[in-house]
Amino acid sequence: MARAATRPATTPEAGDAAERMLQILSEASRLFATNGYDGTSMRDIALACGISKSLLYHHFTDKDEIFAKVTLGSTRELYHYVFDRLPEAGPAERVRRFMTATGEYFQKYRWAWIASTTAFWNDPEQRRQKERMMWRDQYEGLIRTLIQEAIDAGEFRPVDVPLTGRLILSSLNWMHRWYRPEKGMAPPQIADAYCDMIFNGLVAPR
Amino acid sequence: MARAATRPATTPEAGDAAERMLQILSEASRLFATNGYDGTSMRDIALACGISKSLLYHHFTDKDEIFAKVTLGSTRELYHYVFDRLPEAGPAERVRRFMTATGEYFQKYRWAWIASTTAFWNDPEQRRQKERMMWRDQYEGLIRTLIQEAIDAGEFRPVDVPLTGRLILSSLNWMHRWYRPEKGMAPPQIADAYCDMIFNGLVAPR
DNA sequence: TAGCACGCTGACCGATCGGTTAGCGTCCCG
DNA sequence: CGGGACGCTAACCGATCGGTCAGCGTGCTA
Repeated sequence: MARAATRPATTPEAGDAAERMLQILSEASRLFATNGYDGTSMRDIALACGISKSLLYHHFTDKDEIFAKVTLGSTRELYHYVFDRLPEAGPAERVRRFMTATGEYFQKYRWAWIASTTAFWNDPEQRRQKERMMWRDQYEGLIRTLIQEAIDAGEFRPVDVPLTGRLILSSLNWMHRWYRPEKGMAPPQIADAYCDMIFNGLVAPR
Repeated sequence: MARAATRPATTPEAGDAAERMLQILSEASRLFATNGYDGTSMRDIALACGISKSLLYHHFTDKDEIFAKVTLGSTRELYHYVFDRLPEAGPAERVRRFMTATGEYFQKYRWAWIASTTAFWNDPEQRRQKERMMWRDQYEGLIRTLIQEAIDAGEFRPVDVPLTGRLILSSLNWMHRWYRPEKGMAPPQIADAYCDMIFNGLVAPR
């Protein structure tokens, strides 16, 4: 009956409970990213944490809440991570930083990032996903704003803004399907290389 | 006991059985694409086809075989579809056709395409996925070859070939996450617009 | 017309799923 | 030192999963 949310913040054990929740979210995000939502059972999460299945229900109401916490958290934080790092510079340079910062976030919080980007977009339980979609739209709106500003400043050609934003996000969002951390370039460098190609094009100058 | 694979091709009923299999594969690919592998039960597939669950096992050994047939089929056919449509033209023009032809295939066989691209890449049952991965590699090898030829011909700048291939494939592979057939541009036109941006770049000429 | 092949079904199986419940042990505090 | 709060668990629940099996009905064939 005693829910974790009602625990008094003054007790010294509050820190333990908070760490437990972080551990659960960490292991869960890794499992969700590796095996998918349906492919990850509550037993799997409990086993990975070294605790009983019942304890999961003392910290979260159900499986859906764990998943929502993972995906909403990473989506919201991605937006803030990127937004906070945009430099005071020309629009095109800000677009580049948008991409490299996203690569950094991917590098740091890879499992949660994969779990949220592979989450089914037409989820039946959309009420829980609404807030996540809001931050996703914020994130996409940000890159569109940056592109529009680059066009207005004369740094970009007058391209199709939504489609250009999708091209940039596609390159970043698809990365988890082929990127392996043990070899090759690091995600921020990959994002930077993508940026070079998209900015300057493939066609050789005449 | 009588397996579909052993049915004599001479009987008139063979046509019915083959159509049944196609119907099953069609409905299954739609369900897999919509709800994922684990989110689609054999009961769901049977219900969508208007048949009993048992009948599925007369045409396929198990659920995995249905999924393998869907994903392997679409991956193999994507390669051939694109390869067969490459024009006798300059390398850059062939890259463009690679992209638009992929858009055409996506438009035609959307469900099977989504089912196979959202299939988990680190599937535990990799023996079944091996042949699919082979065609996937063929497909990716094809775009790399075209890019390399464009560089050798002086049409492209000396870019990083694998990374350029990944940029192009990312733009196409991510399309199913935001594309809605009832509105906006058609997939081949989207692919063509992507091609323009990637070829010429975003940066305005000085 | 007798028989058989085959498309097809309903009932059933053990396993595993998400989630519940009763209660144990321990540590803090009055 | 007594009591209650809390972290935590084992056992259990109904539902649903993938897969099996015995057998029905029909239509072709000998």
